[in-house]
Amino acid sequence: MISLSYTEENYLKAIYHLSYLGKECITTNEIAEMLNTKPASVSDMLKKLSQKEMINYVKYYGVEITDQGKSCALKIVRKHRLWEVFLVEKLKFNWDEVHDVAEELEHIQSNLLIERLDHFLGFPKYDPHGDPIPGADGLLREKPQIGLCDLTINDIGFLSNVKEAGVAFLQYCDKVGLKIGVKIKVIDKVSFDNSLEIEIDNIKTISISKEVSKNIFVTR
Amino acid sequence: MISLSYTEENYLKAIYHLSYLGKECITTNEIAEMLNTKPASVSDMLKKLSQKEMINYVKYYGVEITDQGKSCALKIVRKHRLWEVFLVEKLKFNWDEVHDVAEELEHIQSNLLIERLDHFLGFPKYDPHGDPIPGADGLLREKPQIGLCDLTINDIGFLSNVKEAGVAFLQYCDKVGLKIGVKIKVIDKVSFDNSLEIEIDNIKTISISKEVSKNIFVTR
DNA sequence: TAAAAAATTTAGACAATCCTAAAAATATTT
DNA sequence: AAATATTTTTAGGATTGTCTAAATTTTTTA
Ligand SMILES: [Mn+2]
Ligand SMILES: [Mn+2]
Ligand SMILES: [Mn+2]
Ligand SMILES: [Mn+2]
Repeated sequence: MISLSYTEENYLKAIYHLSYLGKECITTNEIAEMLNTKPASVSDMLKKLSQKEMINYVKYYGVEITDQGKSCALKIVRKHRLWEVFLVEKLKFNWDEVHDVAEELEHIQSNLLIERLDHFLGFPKYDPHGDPIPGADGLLREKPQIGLCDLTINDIGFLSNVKEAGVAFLQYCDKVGLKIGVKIKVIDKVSFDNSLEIEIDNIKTISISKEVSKNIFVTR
Repeated sequence: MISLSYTEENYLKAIYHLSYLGKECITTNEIAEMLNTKPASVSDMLKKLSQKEMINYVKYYGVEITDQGKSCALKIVRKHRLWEVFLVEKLKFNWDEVHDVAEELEHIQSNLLIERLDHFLGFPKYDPHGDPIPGADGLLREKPQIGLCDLTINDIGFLSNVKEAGVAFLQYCDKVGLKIGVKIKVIDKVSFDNSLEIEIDNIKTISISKEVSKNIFVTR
């Protein structure tokens, strides 16, 4: 088993997440931006991850994650999301408070720990933001979902996932009542700015911007 | 608040533990041995910890922990021991499996995390090895206890603390029935090798070496 | 108390990770 | 297609923490 340093794990996870949406090729600048670091540092790291066969790296062109790399990244994502569940379910953290702590906890090295944690939490399938938790087998099972911004008038869905982990966004969601599981009905769509008028749980109607709606996913 | 790196925290904690038994002055070699590193590396680190006023360091003489250093060390010890309780109580780790994982978990930076964990665990006072957990106020409350090796024939005590965290020792204790809380009666003391014959929970009688008895403490 | 031994520090290197500035390659304009 | 802009890499240096080997200081021994 090839071992990765704390920093290598963070880079690999970033590359995995950038790869996730089916992009064939990830660029140096994208990685630098995601990790708040400089492109020069990224170039250094890409050589190392390439040598460890976590990525295929072609100078000046870009980066592609390997199967081995994806498998390592998924283990880290598994740990991250299980810890997030722990923090919310057991320690009563709010969903906007968990990300930074999980960013550290995901690097703790112990298979026993993570499997016992999984058991203790009752083998959860999704994290507090609705993201799927990779299994111990290394597989990610996604549920079919659709962007709130892609619904049309009178469509109904149940909030299943938020795609933005920022504190500001999550606190905004809390404030207006957008939580995992709520029922959302599209009342109106303003073509001028693509904002939506939505009804939440048959109770209240609010207006949300396209910025917001494109980060929210629902199941139908 | 002065911040310490992961490595600085480990050094400071080692110095704290070496200081604990009232030693006025800790030596470079002792620290190196405890941390499995070389004296030269220790000398380097002592300069840094001294500059951060965690220790008083006199070249060629030795090291003394400052009040500030002790306070920082106690915060790390608090985290270490709370995580050990979590691993044993919630994740069903055996007491010989927790140390290395807690050694990593103790460095996670989040006050909210550790205070919520404390609450979640029901504000435990002792870790799985019977060591006292420093309070959020930074104070360590010890209970009076006595070394099993200092009991005399017919004395009775309740096992309250094991002073050795090694896997081999803890598994040995498990095997012979030495657990926190058991009642121990000294049946005989062999003056030749200072081994003890003890009765556990009025049920079984075993013989233990001085090596073992000096690592076991009881309350009377 | 002088020599030998042990403990400790310093000197010099190395690995990991980061940075800035300069160079090189690629992409976009005109 | 040449000039310009952007992206990416390399060069060189800083920081943290490690090590070995050599120098220095302290302690022990004879
Ligand atoms: Mn991380
Ligand atoms: Mn999440
Ligand atoms: Mn540690
Ligand atoms: Mn312990």
